[in-house]
Amino acid sequence: MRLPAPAFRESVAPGSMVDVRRSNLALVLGAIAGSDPGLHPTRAQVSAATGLTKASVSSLVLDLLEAGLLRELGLTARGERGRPGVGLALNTLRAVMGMEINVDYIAAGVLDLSGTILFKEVRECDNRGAQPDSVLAELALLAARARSTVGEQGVEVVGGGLAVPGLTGPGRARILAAPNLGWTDVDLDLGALLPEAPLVVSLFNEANAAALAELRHRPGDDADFLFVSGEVGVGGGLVVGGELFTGPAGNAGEVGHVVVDPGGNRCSCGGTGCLETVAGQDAIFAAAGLPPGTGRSAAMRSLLDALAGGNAQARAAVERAGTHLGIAVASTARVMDIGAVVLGGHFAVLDEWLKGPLLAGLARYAPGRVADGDVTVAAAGEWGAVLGAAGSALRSLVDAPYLLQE
Amino acid sequence: MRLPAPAFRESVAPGSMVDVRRSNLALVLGAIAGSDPGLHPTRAQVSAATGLTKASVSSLVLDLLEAGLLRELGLTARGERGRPGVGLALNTLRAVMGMEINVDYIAAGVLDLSGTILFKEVRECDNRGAQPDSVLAELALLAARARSTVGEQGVEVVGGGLAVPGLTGPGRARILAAPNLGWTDVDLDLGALLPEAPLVVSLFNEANAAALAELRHRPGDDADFLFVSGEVGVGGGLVVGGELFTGPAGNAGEVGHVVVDPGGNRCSCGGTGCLETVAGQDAIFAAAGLPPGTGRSAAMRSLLDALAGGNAQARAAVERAGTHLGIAVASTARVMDIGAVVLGGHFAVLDEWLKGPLLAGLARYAPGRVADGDVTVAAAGEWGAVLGAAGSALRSLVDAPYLLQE
DNA sequence: CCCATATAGTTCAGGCAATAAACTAACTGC
DNA sequence: GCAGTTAGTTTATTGCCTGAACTATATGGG
Repeated sequence: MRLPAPAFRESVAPGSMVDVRRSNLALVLGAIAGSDPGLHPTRAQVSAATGLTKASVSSLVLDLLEAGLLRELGLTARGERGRPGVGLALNTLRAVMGMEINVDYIAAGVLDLSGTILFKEVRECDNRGAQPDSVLAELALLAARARSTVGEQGVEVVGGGLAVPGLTGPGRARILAAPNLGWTDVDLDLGALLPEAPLVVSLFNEANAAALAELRHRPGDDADFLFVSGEVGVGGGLVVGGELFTGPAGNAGEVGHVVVDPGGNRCSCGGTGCLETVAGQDAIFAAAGLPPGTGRSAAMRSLLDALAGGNAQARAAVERAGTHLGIAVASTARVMDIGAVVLGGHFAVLDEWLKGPLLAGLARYAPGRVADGDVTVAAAGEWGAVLGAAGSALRSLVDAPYLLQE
Repeated sequence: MRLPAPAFRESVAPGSMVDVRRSNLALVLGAIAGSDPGLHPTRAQVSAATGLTKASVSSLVLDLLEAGLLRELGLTARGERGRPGVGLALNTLRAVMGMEINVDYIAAGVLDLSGTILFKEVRECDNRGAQPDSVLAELALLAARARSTVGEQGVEVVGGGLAVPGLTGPGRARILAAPNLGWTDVDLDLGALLPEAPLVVSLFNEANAAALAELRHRPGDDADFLFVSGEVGVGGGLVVGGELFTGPAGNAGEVGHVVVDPGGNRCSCGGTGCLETVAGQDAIFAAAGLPPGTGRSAAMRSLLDALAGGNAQARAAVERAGTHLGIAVASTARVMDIGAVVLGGHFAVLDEWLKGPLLAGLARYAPGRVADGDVTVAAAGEWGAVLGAAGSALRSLVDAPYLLQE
């Protein structure tokens, strides 16, 4: 059984026994959440996995059952010697919602506490330059529909997360800048998305959320990787020790603005020669001699067709993007001491043509640091941001189950 | 009174009341360590600052006194109404030692728990290609001398840290690679440096240690900055939220190997166009048309003379280094979301000529991110690594005072 | 000089959380 | 049906923090 995330919370406040209780509630819940799917651990197994005594586990499990976070299954291990234990599982009648606002769509998805997807819906719409309030209202409608749909099966949504393509913070309810939406300094009323949900809705950068989704698909606890997502811009998310690294103000991971070509073009961020100016969607299309697409799937298809058809200009454009991606990853890998890369967005779609140049770039600029097998394609696909935002709410809940007590 | 660093330790082990005790011991000790120098807080003030009751503080302080971490001063606040309190201070008869092995010297320094420097000594010697064991033995002699010197005043050294110019880990007692020493995969017997000291000696990268020293000189608790140190190579240390960011394997912050010139020269690390190939000492001297120095002070003086004398080639070399340093810092700032830079090593010495090009580079490659006033020169100077290594031991002690109990 | 007032620090009963050990519960296998 | 085995609960104990009462030590006014 996998041991769960760190238990004791950092604090400058005096510690007392309620902290011990909270820490151990998280420890128990984490042990159950992290057990292999399908294997529903018993109190005795949780006791062995966590090091807590059976008595303590019993008491903690009781609290978690009362909080509605766990449920008891039937007796397990029939056929073995001795009294069979009672299997414990996360309560699948509790759920979290992931939401996303992007350039040309809004989306919502509901995951139950075990991580099963209960609901998924996208609404295509053009949000470029749209009023934040109206987009948020639209999303609230979508969220309400999602909630009532799962509600019919008795599932309660207790919290969620929202992913947006831009810089967030401070205070986790504000978009500082979302250039592709044309939004600047927008305060969001996140509470309106899930009215009366017991937990707050938190805000994420889209690439950070997608990185979190990737984290759930990784084996092991101490994942370390750089997630790089190719979109109109180039986003990134850093996962260090199984945690999203957000930096002091919450906007770490902006790999798209690592300088890869000091003598290069001006970037939308005001800088020069950023990765985005070479490997962003518009840059690749321009270099490939293709018109920039409005709906991203259609445009991407034309690029893929060109590549498959042996179009030299298209191949050169992607190769150039790959090499420069290699430079950015090499620099980031050295600064962050990270040795694995996950490709998302169009980088995932272009994997076949991109990976060679990327590995060549890595070999040239940071030899011996990122092995071939350490460059992988995002598992979560297009739903990464939604699933990551939801998954993050899931994880906060597992790490702080006391929030749902009483 | 400043509140101290986070108290509750992260843990995957069951929490119990001893964790509460340890956390609160650290809270109390941290409050006293973090109080303004000269102001020795009383139990009542500690109680107010931490939120612990007077009863708890009394009990915790008693433990800390018995562990030899605190001492009581005379009565304070005479002249005020009411019973005067007893001032508490860190026990200045306990101390930690910072040590450094570098290319052309070894050094040791002793700090008492209040941070006062009690002893400082450098021994010049050429460690290039020397046997690690013999260098360590030499350092152990220096450490022993330091210990007996402060010992004569009744000061006991309880722990320490060692800084080395190379990559460390895993396990914090191993040098993976120290190119300028010619060392690879060296296991260090750190215990031999401070025999019978109750706390272990920890190992740091030199630039990381210097970054920690810088942290002590910063006002406020939540410092975030990138420390960049120019030596033969270019080292770096990342401080995020008042903590050294070490990355998954302990070697984050290697700003020297950020790619700043994709078409540039081969680096000693095997990469291409790393910052080090432009802004390392050898690179600057070569570009300036000066012979690479053996003793660094002498060589640096000739460069400074050339700069002051208006030598155009020397100025161009430093300007080039500054601009490219700007590129590396711009990339790092975006990835790590950091907005302040501290210059150390020869970057500090060359500040006058370097800062202009550096700021210009930052303005070009990451506009609006690092303000002019956010680029500062290291306060700790040449002793940064030693002071940082010692300071880190100090901090571990304040964060985990229970280690010295019994 | 004495006493009111104010603040510092200690003592003590109470509550809570984890532990260990004893106990009850439920199943297998002979 | 009973021994053996494992699951989970009950109970006594320990340790730590809290709040309130208490002691200690100062100032200052009459």
